[in-house]
Amino acid sequence: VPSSSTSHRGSYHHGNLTQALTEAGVALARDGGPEALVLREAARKVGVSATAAYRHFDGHSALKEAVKDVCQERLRAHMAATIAQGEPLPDPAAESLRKLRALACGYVAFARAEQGLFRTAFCKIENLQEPTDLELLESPAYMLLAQVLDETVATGAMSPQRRPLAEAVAWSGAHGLAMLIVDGPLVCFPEEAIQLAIHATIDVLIAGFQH
Amino acid sequence: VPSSSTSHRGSYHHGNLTQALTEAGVALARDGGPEALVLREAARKVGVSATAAYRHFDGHSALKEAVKDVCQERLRAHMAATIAQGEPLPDPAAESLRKLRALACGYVAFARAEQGLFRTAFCKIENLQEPTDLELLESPAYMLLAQVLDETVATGAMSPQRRPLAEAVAWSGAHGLAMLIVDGPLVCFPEEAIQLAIHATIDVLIAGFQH
DNA sequence: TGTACATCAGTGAACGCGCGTTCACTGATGTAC
DNA sequence: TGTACATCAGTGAACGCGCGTTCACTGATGTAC
Repeated sequence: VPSSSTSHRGSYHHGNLTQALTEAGVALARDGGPEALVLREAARKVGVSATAAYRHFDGHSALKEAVKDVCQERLRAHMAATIAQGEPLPDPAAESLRKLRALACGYVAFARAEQGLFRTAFCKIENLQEPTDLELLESPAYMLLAQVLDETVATGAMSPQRRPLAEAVAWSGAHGLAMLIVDGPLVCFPEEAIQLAIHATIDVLIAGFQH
Repeated sequence: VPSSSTSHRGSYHHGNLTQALTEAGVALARDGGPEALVLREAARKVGVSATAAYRHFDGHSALKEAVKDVCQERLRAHMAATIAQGEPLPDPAAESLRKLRALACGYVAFARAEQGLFRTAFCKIENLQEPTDLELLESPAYMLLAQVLDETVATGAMSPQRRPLAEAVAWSGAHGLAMLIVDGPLVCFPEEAIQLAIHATIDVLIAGFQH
């Protein structure tokens, strides 16, 4: 019966059940994806009755939403880390392309390393009203991408005429690649072919952005 | 209690229950995706006991597999139709690019029009051994794509150095686009932005293939 | 051509499972006086 | 500083649901002689 909470250990009141349940849910999603995110199981993991979860979440959907948020943030963090861990290049144009490349690699690498979390980050949540507007595009991951794309234009590494909707273009390439490798027909590719496919895709995208 | 079978109507023996159940399963997948593909419900639709399905399928997974195959074929057919319905161009290079473009458009259009079937075409099937080898790449859809890509190289519309793994590159772009639009963060985009995103993605891919 | 019988293709009841959720409840906490 | 009491945060039993699957069965079909 693990608990990462620092207070109220073993007492009747848990202390921070909201976070504990979310973390347990993330653990479930990690191996097993969104289908494995089961409210009762999360409660079991925390060592609490299933009913207790209803004090903190408005049912299963709400828990799923919280877990999904964590997964999205993890993805964003992994992309940012991939950018940060590379060696910056002196030439600004080359540097902006290095970042873009790192972004895509980080995206795909996260999907491969944490396929459960990745799939959860994009899972459907029932009974959720669509945000109708483009507010979703203010998500951190999207803004990170937009910022790097702006940089490629500013440094001349990307043709300005390609800039509109370039977020969707780049995202599509990385997302499709990740899905096909993780979940789709490319799963049976040998590792080296997968590596080649990843870099071929990124190369074509960048070449396309430049013309 | 509909049945598209032409023989044995109303009799104790159905005549072609295998196909009838598959069709019912496709109908379920069509609205509702793979999660909605329920063996008992398919049997109900056909007007037969759930047990009867076990005479024709080795359990739920086998039915799912059959339905998935149909979905993949529908997708391929839609892509082929999209190629065929366009006006052929006199210039061979332009014509090969037109086909490639049509292929991508058809892919995304199918995903949007038949999101349930599309998702089912790529769904996971449990208890299924991986085909280990690249046999899956002999699927009709893949061969159609490969053939068009060969044509773009032969006509000079695509740089030969881009040819290796170009299937994966093109497929990734189209697949990611489809997923993001149908299931992902782009669902809330207005229609016109979606159209722009589709064409921007295809344009970038083709521009990338040429350099 | 007729009949016995193996085989095929269905039936319907039942099982166990695990889920999300609700209910009436009780133990712990903290605040007013 | 002590105590009454409202409120908060848990419990555990139960519900209904629909699923995939199994069982013993029966009605229909077709083939051998």
